[in-house]
Amino acid sequence: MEPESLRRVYELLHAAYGPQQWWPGDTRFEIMVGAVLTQNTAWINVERAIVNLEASGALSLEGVLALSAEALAELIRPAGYFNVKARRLLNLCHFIRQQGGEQRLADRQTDALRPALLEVNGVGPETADDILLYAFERPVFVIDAYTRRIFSRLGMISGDEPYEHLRQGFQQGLGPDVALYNEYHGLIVSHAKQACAKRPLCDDCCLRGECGFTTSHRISSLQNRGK
DNA sequence: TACCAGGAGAAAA
DNA sequence: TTTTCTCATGGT
Repeated sequence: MEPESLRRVYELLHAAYGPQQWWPGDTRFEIMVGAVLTQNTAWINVERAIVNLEASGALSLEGVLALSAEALAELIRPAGYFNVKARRLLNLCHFIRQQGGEQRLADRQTDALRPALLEVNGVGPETADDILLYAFERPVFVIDAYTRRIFSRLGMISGDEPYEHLRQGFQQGLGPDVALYNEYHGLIVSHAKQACAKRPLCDDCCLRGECGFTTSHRISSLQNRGK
């Protein structure tokens, strides 16, 4: 990944959408919960699930661990895949407790923490990196479906590269910078959603350019908005 | 009614 | 080793 291109795209997105101040989550624990619940799911539905957890007093490590998988599944139902996600969330909470709590995790180096998170059943690369970047403020770039689609349409990647290949590419191109990664990912999500308000990322109109999402057209549009 | 969304893991080929 | 299938609600 060319550092100049990565910076250029960032500057255009930032000019168009402004500062993101992104990840919706008030506590480190809430961010970790959100990272699991948002798997293949729109954030609006994750918020409903988090509201349910909070309303029932379960939005804490011990609160979740006090619930059965069935009870937890019922609370997180709006986020979809609730049976699967209930097990994954419990796995993550058991892991946090086994490791001695959030602070003990925070004390660990990223090189040790990332593989440990990936050992948890239900925590894959994207979920682990969401947690590392947003909950533990580590310089780890998150590669999600939006990132693949936007940068492949920009012609900067093919889109089917392995996760690690892309993560390393972005990180080497941008240099280690937590605030930049945080903001960049937020901008990518904003752009993906706002570029086509009717149906985010729909191939039909986006590929035809009807929503202004396609590459050169979109970039020039961003440039104009940024002026 | 049909389609899709900010993944991950297990099963099948 | 790679590909396919499964999990599920809610909005358009």
